[in-house]
Amino acid sequence: MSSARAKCLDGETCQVRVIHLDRVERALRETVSAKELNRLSSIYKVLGDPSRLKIVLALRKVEMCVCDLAAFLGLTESAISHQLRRLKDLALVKSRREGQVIYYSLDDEHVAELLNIGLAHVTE
Amino acid sequence: MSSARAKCLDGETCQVRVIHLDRVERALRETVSAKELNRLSSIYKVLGDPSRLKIVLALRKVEMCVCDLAAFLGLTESAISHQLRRLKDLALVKSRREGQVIYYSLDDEHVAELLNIGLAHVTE
DNA sequence: GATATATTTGAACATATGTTCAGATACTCA
DNA sequence: TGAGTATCTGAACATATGTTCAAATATATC
Repeated sequence: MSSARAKCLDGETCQVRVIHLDRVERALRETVSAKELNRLSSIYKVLGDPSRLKIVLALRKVEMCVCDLAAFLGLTESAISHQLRRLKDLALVKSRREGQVIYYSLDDEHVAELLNIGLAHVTE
Repeated sequence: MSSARAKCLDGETCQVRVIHLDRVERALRETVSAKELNRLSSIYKVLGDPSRLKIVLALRKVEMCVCDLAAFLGLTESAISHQLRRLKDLALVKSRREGQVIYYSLDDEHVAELLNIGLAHVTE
C-alpha cells in the first residue's frame, strides 16, 4: 500500500510514483489497442459537438439534405457540409444522391443505439 | 421538391433556402431541449479525449488513485487530476477517500454501458 | 503542532477546433 | 453543350482545449 518506483511504459527506468503497482500493471495488460482507443475517442468526440449532435439526432428520424440541415440548425450550408464530412469519415452517417440532392442519414443501427443510450442517460 | 423560402427559427422572415420544409419543421418540432442537447454533447465530448477515455476504460475494471492513473497513462498527476475533475463534474466518475488516498471509479452502470456499446461498435 | 504525502489549483502555453467567406466541383435538365 | 443548382473545398479567424509547471490544500502520522 506504500509508494513504490515503477518502470515506465517504454521499459526504461524512471521516477514514477505508484501506490498500487498491481492495479497499474493489470490496467496495462487489459488496455484496449491504441487503434481501437483512438477510433472510439474519435467517435465520441465527433458526437461531442452540439451542432453535429443536433445533426445526427435529426437524422435519426428522417433523412435530410445539406440545406435542410442548414435551415434546421441556423448555420451556413458550408458549415453543415464540413460537419457532415467528419460524420461520414467516421461512418456515423451515409449519403445517397437523388437527382441534384444528396440525402444524409445515419449509417447503421449502432449509431442510433449509441445516441439512444446517451439520450436515456440524460433524460431520465 | 423545389426550393422554398422559410421562416427563421426566431420567427422573423429571412432568406433561407430549404428543399424539404416539412422535414425541417418536423425536426424542429421533435428536437430535444437545449439543456439536454448540451448535457449529452458534454458527455460525449468528455469521452472524446483519448486520455480521459483511457481513464474511464481503466476505471471500468478497478478503482485507482491519481498517481496510479498517472503511471498508467504516462502523464503528470496534475494532468490526471484536471481530467478527473471534468469527469466528476459530469457525474461520469465518483471518488471516495481512504486515508491519504482518494480512489476513483465509474459513477454508475450507465457510464459502463455507454462505454461498452462504443467498444462493441469499434471492436466488432 | 509539525512533517510528510496525495491531491488540487491556477496561470500559461501550444495546439486543435468550428465557423465563415469566396470560390471550385459535380450533377441535372433543357 | 451550357446554364442552373446543390454541395464541397481550402484558407483564415477567433475561440476552446490539454498539458505542464509551480505553488496551494488537505489529510494522516509522528
